[in-house]
Amino acid sequence: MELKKNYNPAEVEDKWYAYWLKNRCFHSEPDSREPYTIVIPPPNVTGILHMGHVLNNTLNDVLIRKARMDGKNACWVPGTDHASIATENKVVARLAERGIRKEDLTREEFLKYAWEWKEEHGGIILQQLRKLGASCDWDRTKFTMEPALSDAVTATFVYFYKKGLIYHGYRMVNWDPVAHTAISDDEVIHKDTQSHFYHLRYFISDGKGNPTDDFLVIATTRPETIMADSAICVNPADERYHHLRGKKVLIPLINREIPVIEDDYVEMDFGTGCLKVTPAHDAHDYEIGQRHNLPIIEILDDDGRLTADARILVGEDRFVARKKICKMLEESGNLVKVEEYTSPVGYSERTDAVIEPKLSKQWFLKLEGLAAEALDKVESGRIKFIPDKYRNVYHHWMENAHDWCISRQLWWGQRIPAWYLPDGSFVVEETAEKALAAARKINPALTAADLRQDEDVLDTWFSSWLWPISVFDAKRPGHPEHKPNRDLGYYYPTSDLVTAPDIIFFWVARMIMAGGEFMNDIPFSNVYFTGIVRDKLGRKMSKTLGNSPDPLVLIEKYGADSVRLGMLLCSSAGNDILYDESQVEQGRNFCGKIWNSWRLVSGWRVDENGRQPESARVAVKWFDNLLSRTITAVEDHYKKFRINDALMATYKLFWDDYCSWYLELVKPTFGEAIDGYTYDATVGFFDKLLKLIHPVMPFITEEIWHAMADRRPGETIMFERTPVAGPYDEDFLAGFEQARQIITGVRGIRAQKQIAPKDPLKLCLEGEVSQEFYPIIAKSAGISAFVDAVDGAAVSFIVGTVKCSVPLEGLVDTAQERAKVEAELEHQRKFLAGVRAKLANEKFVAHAPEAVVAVERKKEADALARIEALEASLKTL
RNA sequence: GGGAGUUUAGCUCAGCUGGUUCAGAGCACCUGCCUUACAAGCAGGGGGUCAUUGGUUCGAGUCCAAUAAUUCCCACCA
Repeated sequence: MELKKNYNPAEVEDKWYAYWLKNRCFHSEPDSREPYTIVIPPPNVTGILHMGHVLNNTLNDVLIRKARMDGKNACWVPGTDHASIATENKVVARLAERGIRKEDLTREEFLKYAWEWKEEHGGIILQQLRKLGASCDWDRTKFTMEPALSDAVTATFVYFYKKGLIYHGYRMVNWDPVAHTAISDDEVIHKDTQSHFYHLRYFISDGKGNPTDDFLVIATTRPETIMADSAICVNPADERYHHLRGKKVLIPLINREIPVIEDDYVEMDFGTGCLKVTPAHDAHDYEIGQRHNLPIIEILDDDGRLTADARILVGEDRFVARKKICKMLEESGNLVKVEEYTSPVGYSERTDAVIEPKLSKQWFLKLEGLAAEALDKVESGRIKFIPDKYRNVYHHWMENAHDWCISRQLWWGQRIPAWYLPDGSFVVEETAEKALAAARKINPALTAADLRQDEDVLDTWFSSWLWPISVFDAKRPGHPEHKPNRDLGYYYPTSDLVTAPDIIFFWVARMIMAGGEFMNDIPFSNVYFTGIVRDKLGRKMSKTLGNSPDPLVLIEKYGADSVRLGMLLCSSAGNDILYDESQVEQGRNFCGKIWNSWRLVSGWRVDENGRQPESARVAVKWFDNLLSRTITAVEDHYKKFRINDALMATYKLFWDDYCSWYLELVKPTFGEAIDGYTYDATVGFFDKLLKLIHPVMPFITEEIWHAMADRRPGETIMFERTPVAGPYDEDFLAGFEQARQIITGVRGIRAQKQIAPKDPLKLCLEGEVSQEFYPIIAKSAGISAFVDAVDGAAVSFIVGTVKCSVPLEGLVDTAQERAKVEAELEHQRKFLAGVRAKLANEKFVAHAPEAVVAVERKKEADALARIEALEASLKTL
């Protein structure tokens, strides 16, 4: 089939994707083959494709296509994540555009809007993945909030609650007094803010609530919270305050008595060494309060105004109160001094209001046991991290894992399955019916109307951590006694996970925990961490900077194959990727190269009975060997997840070796036909090369593979087998390499217009190149004279068909040659001494693995042989 | 402040147990070519004290220590 002059990816890509879908090429069912499974890191349901997705999904697709061609039953499960915070924010923003406020809606009304939005925009990203060529099994598409998966989440909550691992407790949240909502840590921006450091005098109590003359001084930036103080804390090692042990002090202005306590948290040389403890309004103070059983006194309301519990300045805004209380403290003589002070203060990303730490009731999952087990899975090597350095990060975090706060003050998500009884107690059950039944055991008079379900929803990660299980069998999580269905039994554990390192704790660690708890097995064997995609200047891709290209525009412009190649070219595992459009251009250029090389080969006239030229025979032999060697290397690279090394090896094999050398060597002279044997070999090589390239560039390889021969309907290169490496001859390949250098050398001499007739001969002599390669040197360099034999002082060579002989002298510069040999000899002797020293080391021989010692012995023998040869050649010079 | 990395050619990175894969790759650059597959190409070429300083060793990009620069994670200090 004749190819068009130019490759047009747009025409080809849609055609083949539709073809693959039509023939259900991506679909997988359990069978007798070995499974290779990947679950997609589910993108946000309302997300749109960005460069990070392109990188991640290209890598996933390369792995899955490679596995498919290796004959495995490859299954890539796609899906989306409900992403509660992000999606809810988007829905809220969209409603705001229409003039609707979330506060004015009921939960049901809001969720109706949210689902509408999801139906409209959810799945856009999955459509975009198709453009990229992702070979996902679309029949298996899942959504983390679809009924079955939501039930799994609820069941999991109930399971852990009944196991005693989930508890209801307090936690400091970041309260935004303007937006009237708690916001996540990520939404808090710390800014260095100019403020004051107030030194306040607290008098020691005489024990009856009256001040003595003695006092201590504390330093604070928030004097308006002194009314919420529960204690004064000093470091136990601080001798300055030992005399205050067991004493009480009086809060200025309100004269409430509070104890002096000791805790290591306090740093002696910061401030005065005395810390006022305000458990209700500072996260650290809360922890100290917990340790020392201090009362929690809240004096700020949801607007950030002082409450009646403050006893003074009631109703004042916290910042107004700060100014006023300073004046009052000054008047009462409690204000010692005020210093200028700059400290980081948290601001809300949304409203820019200063964040108020606020206590609120939340649900927690105890991680201690789960984390220890999950840590062991990685430490023991059952799960491998690529690159390995992330094991350290993982280790450090898992050792210090805090309990996981799993409740979120949102509506979009799985609602917490806890029902409160009128008396304030609660029951945890999978459904309202079961909850009522459980509640009636406590109080038989209760009706459904008496129960009130918890308003909060669960953290998105509380559903994501079940993903590798629930996509196959949603009944299993929460019910470890449930017998796995056929899919789960066959596909779990999955093979590899490709994801970004920033969610190693949020997601990767937790999937390992869930896997251990519900499957008693690892969720995947290997985790490949990609880097973060940055722009050319090393900046993170972001919407606000506008430095993130739209992948779809890139695909439109260059084709998906080019975008995929461009992305992979610069991505070694774990390193950040500095994206530049020139890499995609390189991908496009490679497409052009593949295309044109097939145009060349397919255009040849074949003479089945033609005689194969010697140069072609050698070229075929060479490329056959080289192909085997490269396939071996590529397989090794894939095994080690060195995807871009595998890619680069293939890229160079095709461009540098196949196109620039092989095709030039076998190319028939203009107007002549190619012999059948060489032609078949050439097409055979092309076929294998296409299969090697296919996992990276699926579309162009499919197109050309179909152009190469008449294929049966539904046939695809996707299901062809990865070419297998045969044995190869290193010496032969090395010989060819020498010949190649000679040719390059000759070309170099010509390029510099220093045409010296004897140079090629000299190069042949020096390179000790085998006669086998003379034909290719002749073809490539256009030299028709070759060394035939070296005999003492003369060299005989062949020019055309005539043999002649010239004296060696003049061809070789003896003195220079001698110096070279001597230098080499010295190097070899030194090397030999080193190797022998190593071998003489008893410890080395005793402890090193046998293979390593063998390598050293071989080095010794080789060096000896070389020295001998060099000494011999020195004599002849 | 605590922890973990990184530093090799103009750029992005390889370099596995210290030596015979020992200074590499791709891109960029320079020179010459519109040669009948491809100028998105072909042919040739230049370029690095392997961050600095010490140490271990017969031998150090490779191992150790310190310094400097830089990135990420955690905490952000009353």
